[in-house]
Amino acid sequence: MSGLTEQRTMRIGEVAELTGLTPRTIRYYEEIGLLGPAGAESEPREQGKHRAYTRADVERIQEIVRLRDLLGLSLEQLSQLVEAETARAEIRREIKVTDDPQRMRELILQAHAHITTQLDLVRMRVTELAKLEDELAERQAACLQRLESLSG
Amino acid sequence: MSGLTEQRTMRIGEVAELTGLTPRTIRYYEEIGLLGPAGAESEPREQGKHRAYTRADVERIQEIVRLRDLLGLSLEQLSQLVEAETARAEIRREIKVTDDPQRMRELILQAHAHITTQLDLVRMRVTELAKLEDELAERQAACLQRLESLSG
DNA sequence: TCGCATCCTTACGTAAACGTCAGCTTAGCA
DNA sequence: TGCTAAGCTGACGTTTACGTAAGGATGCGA
Repeated sequence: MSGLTEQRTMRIGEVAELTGLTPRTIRYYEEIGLLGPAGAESEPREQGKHRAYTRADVERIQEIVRLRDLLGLSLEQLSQLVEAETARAEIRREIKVTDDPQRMRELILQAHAHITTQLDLVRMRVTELAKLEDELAERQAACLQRLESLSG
Repeated sequence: MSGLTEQRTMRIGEVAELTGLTPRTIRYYEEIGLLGPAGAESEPREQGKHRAYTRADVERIQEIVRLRDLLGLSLEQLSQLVEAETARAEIRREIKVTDDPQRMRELILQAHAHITTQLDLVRMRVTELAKLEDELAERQAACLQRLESLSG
């Protein structure tokens, strides 16, 4: 093989430690299609053989976990949301093989749309949380106010 | 009774509509102690009788739902978190009866602590989400960048 | 006081998101 | 080439957060 992109691959246990998930959870996410057949790169793993993950795979998983924890979505909703990542991975792969600028345009536009969707969702959350933060801060201030008027 | 604070009380169905929950969910939240014996005010409802809620109860429920939706906590974690609200309700009740300033101080300090806990949690979330937002925005910009360099 | 919509309790059902166990296979190393 | 830790594939178990259905009680208007 061309030794340039020689990726060290990890097995599921190591990935579990790096991501804070359990092996079972990782397999489950793959099972429901949230993660795509482990090692989206290379040939599609033969039955019974160990899963092999690259650093890129790990980062992808970490991204997904992050979205899972920060937005309160079901794994199914999350699946839809992370089509974006899938699309972006797709792009990175195709970018290396295609040189059709029209096709490139298409792929990039898709990725852009998906990212926009995610961004909208995140921004909504931030807005709502910020509002909540304000209200809580207000109440907190009110508490102090009352304390002063007591000891005053 | 003194007619001044004559509260109109609602039954569970109406509360459900107002909060977007189902009656079952409201009963469930009470069952696990997230909501306290419906109608925390007045006498503790006799077995089999209808639950009665005040506007204050409804607001409290709405607050809890909001926290549930915005932070991604389990109902048990949420229970712990909303001790604050419980404490504050407790305060409002006691404030009307006690005139011991020392006791007042105590109650207010408790409420303040609980609110602080909530606030910390919310702020952490906001921070993380804001970071995510930045990264997504960056990626989005990168997409546009590539588009330009294609058509350029 | 009667009627009936709404509520009550009890209990079993369920979907999502994994945990756990069994029996077997793979793969890195001595 | 043999050993063993780690992984694999079912398959069933579990917890959380409610849904649903049964059978009876409540309570408000006519």
